[in-house]
Amino acid sequence: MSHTLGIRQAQKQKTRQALLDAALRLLEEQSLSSLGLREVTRAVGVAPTAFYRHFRSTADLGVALVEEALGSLHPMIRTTVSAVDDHDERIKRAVELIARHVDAYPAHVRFIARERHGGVQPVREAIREQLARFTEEVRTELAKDPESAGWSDDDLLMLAGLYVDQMLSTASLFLETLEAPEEERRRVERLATRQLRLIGIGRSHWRDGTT
Amino acid sequence: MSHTLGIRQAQKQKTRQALLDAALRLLEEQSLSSLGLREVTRAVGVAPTAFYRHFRSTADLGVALVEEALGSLHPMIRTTVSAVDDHDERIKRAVELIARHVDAYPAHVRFIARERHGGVQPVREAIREQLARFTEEVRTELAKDPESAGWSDDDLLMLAGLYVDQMLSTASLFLETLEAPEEERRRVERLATRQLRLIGIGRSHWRDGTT
DNA sequence: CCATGCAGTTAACAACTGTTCTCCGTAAGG
DNA sequence: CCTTACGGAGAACAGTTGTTAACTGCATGG
Repeated sequence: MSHTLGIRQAQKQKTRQALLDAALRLLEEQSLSSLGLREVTRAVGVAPTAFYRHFRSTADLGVALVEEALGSLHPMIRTTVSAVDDHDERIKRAVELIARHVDAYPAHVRFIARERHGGVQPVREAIREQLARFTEEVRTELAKDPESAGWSDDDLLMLAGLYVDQMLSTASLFLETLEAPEEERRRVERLATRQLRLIGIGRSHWRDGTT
Repeated sequence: MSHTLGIRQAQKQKTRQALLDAALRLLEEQSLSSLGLREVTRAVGVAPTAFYRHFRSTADLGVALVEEALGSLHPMIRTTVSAVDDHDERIKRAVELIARHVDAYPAHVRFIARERHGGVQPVREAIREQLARFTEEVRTELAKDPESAGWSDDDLLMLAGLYVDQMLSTASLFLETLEAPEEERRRVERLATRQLRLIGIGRSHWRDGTT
């Protein structure tokens, strides 16, 4: 349907992306609520007023960044949580996947971790929404597992929330090891693996007390 | 040893505390990295230059706020994690304790959640340090429990980290229910309780596979 | 009682911010 | 081909920021 999209709109999206990229880089050392619009345009090499052609405010830009950081991540979740059925293998792959994602998009991960509880309400909301989607998707995937027999929807959501929180916590830890020795990374990898394993054990004995 | 501390230093600590209080209030709607020194002094009703008599910068003030928010919390941790030996009772008390703390000091909790991954490095460091202390204290307390027989120090630290993360996550959820209907608070209470219970179950079966 | 030290004030600085209005060049669409 | 629409530039605005300097009043310690 979309035919090559004229040179006009192409250039527009190009500068829009440049603004997003520059903002993301600047946000590695500050929070969104202190990011100035002039600061961003200066980094791109464009007039301050050009900013308004793309975003109403820096908060608006932040919401767009949330979409960029988390929007394309949903397919990966599904395939990972329900990959193989050997427990330890699944955990190992999940941890490796997180590690690789942090390696590939450190600025995005940092942005999400920072602004999840940050000072800009619309951005917090956008992140909360995306994470709620993740949690819902994880629950759906967990429900398919035969191990979830006898689980209430509520309990599955509880477990899914635990997994999503753990995912974020692990990503944040990997972020701190980016400029640290390889040994530190290994340590975090082992820590995250064992925490996931413990949660998995709790999961498999959850219904033990019930008839 | 400290004899009533002269009227001079008393007044100084009074304005210092006023600066901290004003900053904490302003930080409910923004991040530390966007908090201006003039903004704080204006809120207190004092000249901008007076700020320098107490803090070198707003980052410095932030570190002081971390101390205020977390410094006095350590004794509470110890007594809670090792209170009664009925599992469900212990969990119930822990969740209630968190809820009450969020009720009593919402701004402090918000500040910690926000700046833990925030844009000001010295503050992140200070929070990380305090949380590491918490984790260490929880581990020490867990080690006393007979249920920890056969656990390595490393595994105990892993479990303690899980508990501390869960504590923060729960506090953050309670924060969002502050202006929400009572029903929401109940929901979070139940969620946190079941998540802690699942972790507890995982804990009690952790050593099952080992000889 | 008097000299010192220090919390807080006042004034001024250059630099920066978000936003508005006016303008320009040019791709797009008839 | 010619008009329109639009991405971007430029200049100017009032207001804000952090930081410096020189000051004032008063509690403090000898």
